Parts: sequence; structure tokens; C-alpha cells
Amino acid sequence: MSASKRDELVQNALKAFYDGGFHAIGMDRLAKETGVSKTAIYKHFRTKDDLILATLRLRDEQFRNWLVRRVEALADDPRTQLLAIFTALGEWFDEPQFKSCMFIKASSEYQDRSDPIHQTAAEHKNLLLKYFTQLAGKAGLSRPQDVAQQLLVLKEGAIVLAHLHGPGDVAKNAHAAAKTIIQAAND
Amino acid sequence: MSASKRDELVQNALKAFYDGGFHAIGMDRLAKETGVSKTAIYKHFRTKDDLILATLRLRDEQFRNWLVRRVEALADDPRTQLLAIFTALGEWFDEPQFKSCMFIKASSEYQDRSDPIHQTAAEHKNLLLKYFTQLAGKAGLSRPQDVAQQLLVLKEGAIVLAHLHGPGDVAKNAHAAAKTIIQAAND
DNA sequence: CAGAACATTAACCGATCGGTAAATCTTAGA
DNA sequence: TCTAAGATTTACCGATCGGTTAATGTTCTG
Repeated sequence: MSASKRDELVQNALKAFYDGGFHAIGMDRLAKETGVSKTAIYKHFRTKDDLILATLRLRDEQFRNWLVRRVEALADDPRTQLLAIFTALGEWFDEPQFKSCMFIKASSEYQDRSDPIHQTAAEHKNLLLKYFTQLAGKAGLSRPQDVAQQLLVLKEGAIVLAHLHGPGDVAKNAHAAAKTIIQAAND
Repeated sequence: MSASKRDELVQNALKAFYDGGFHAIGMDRLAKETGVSKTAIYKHFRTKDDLILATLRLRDEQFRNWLVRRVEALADDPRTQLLAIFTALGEWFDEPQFKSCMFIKASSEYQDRSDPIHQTAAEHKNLLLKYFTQLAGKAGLSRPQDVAQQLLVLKEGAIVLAHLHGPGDVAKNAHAAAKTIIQAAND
């Protein structure tokens, strides 16, 4: 299997797991939906968990790329960019395919913090926290680490509620809350 | 089976699902862990989903009871009670059994908003929103509904991050964020 | 064109899935 | 004490689980 074929497999597996859930999607169904035979899949991934880890790594890259690009397109200065995070979130929630966050779902199904899948999900959130902290620092906010975590809390909560109740005005409200928090952290 | 036996079954099933996940725990294992035979279980619940719904209803009652009581024990006036929500959350996160929120996990495994399990999870969050709104109203905050949703966003986000990264200082930070939001909504 | 190397398929493995039927045990009333 | 009713257990159902084996194509080299 070529490298590009493998990438395509991971991409299709990502979609299947995102839409259907990790436990709920079996390897037989995965083979059918990706168009790659089970044996071929197991040629490149020792276990289902390994495949899941690959999809999570891809999703991490995709999501953070998208977020950073979208934020940079929406705003120039770091302070406004922090707010733009929640504008971008709102756009995401409005997409009809939106079904919560891949990593929240992963940690819901693989709950043990010693599980590599759980750890990969945690690492994704850590990278986001780093990004938020960077922006908060550049924006000259006091206690950038704390502000960043508060904004991350808002982001995760907004995702959960947007998934549970539909897009509605969650993103707008999270945006307002972020604004309040950022203003309060201003010198 | 007596009513109390049934309650005991639901209570034990709740623990099993909370610890192990809904898809991951099969009915055979559930029978073993609850000490009630599979046939006996199916005498009282038509399907596994029905049993899950019963556990969610119990959990909803337990959690909201606990939260209201804890908040009332921690503070007297509604404004401080809103903050006490996050103190109580912190206590919850520190419990060794803490493994995120039953309803976030339910919505992660039953993603379709038309699924009764998903709907029950959404309803739980709605009831919390009502409670928050009530407190925000009594506290005399402007736009109590918006403040309440912002606090709910904080709560859900804090739960997700506490589960992913461990208790740490998430509750403390969410508490600080809540304080900021409440102050900003003061007349 | 022969044959080695690789990729793919279909069939199969024991275990477990959600759910059920029949047999066994317990208990209560006559 | 006999028996009928109800609860419980055992055994089983077809389907699917994650994963493997053996056979079949396919492709590249000599």
C-alpha cells in the first residue's frame, strides 16, 4: 500500500470513527466503508487501537491547522485573535457534520488516563493550551497561562453544549464570556 | 423482583456504565457485576438502552441533588452560590472515582440528537441551566439567562479538562473565570 | 516467459454482542 | 403436603467483535 493510500485510509477511518464512535464501528464495517480490506488494514496497523491513534494524530494536525489559519484570517492582533477563536468555533458548530470534538469523544470511550488513546487526546488539548498561552502572552495579558486555561475551558464547554443542544447561541455566549475574561486580564 | 432490588440494580448498572462505558460494558458482564441474572434484568428492561436510560435518570437526580445541597451548604446568598458551584466541582474532581460526566460520555457514545439517550443527556444540562438561571436571577444579575449559559459552559469545559488532565487547577481557574463573568454581569 | 515478491481477498478463529426459550429453583396458598 | 405461580439459572440464538490464515491475484525482475 502506498503512503498516499495509507493516508487516505486513515482519513476515511477518521470520518467513520467521528461519525459512528470508536467502539460502535467494528473493523469489518471500517473495511467496507474505507474500501480497504481488513487484512490490508492490519498490514499497516497492528491493532484497532493503533489505527485509532493514527486517526487522532491526523485529526490533531487538521484541527489545529484549521484553527490557527482561521484565527489568523479573522484577526491581526493577538488580543482579537483570542476572541476570533470563538468566532471560528461558531462557524464549526454551524457545519452540519459537526458532532462534537474527536478528542472529547475519545476520552469518553477510553477513560483511563494510562490509555494511549486518552493520552493522545490529552496531548491535543495541551497543544491548544500552548497556543492559547502564546496568544495571551503576545496580547500582553497578565497571567497568560491562567487566561489561556480559562479560554480553553470555555472552548471545551462550548463544544459539549453545542453538540448536546445544537449550535444555537452557545458560541456567541462563549465569545462574550471570553471577551469578559480577556478584558479582566488586561493591564 | 422488589422495587428496592430494581433500584439496586440500576444503581449498580450506573456504576458499571460510569466506570466502563456504555458500549464497552456488555449485558453479560453487567449481569455478573450487578449480581442480577440477564433474564432477570430483561424482565424489567426491554432493552439495554432502556436500562441505560434508567441509569441516566437516576444519575440526573443524584447529581443535581448533590450539587444543590452542596452549594447551599457552601454559601447563603445566590451570588456566592453561583461561585460555590465551582467550589463543589473542585471537590468532585478531587474524588478518586471521578471520571468525567455521565451525560457527556453518553452524548459521546450516542451522538445523534434524535437518540433518546442523547436527549436525556441534553435534558439534564437543560435542568442545570434552569438552576443556574434561577440563581443568576435571584442574584440580580443582568441577562441572567446569558450568564447562566456562560457558567454552564465553564462547568462542562472544566469537567472535560479535569478528566483529561487530572484535577490540577482546572476548578480553581474555572472558579476565577466565573467570578469575572459574574462581576461583569453585576449592575 | 518464469518466478519471486507483494498486495488482496475470502474464509475462518474463539469470544462476545444483545436478546430469548426452556429448565430449574423458590415460595406461597390451599 | 401438593401444587401452581413467579423468579432465577442455564443454555442457546444469530450476528458481530478484533484478529489471522491460507489461497488468489497482481506486478516487477531476470
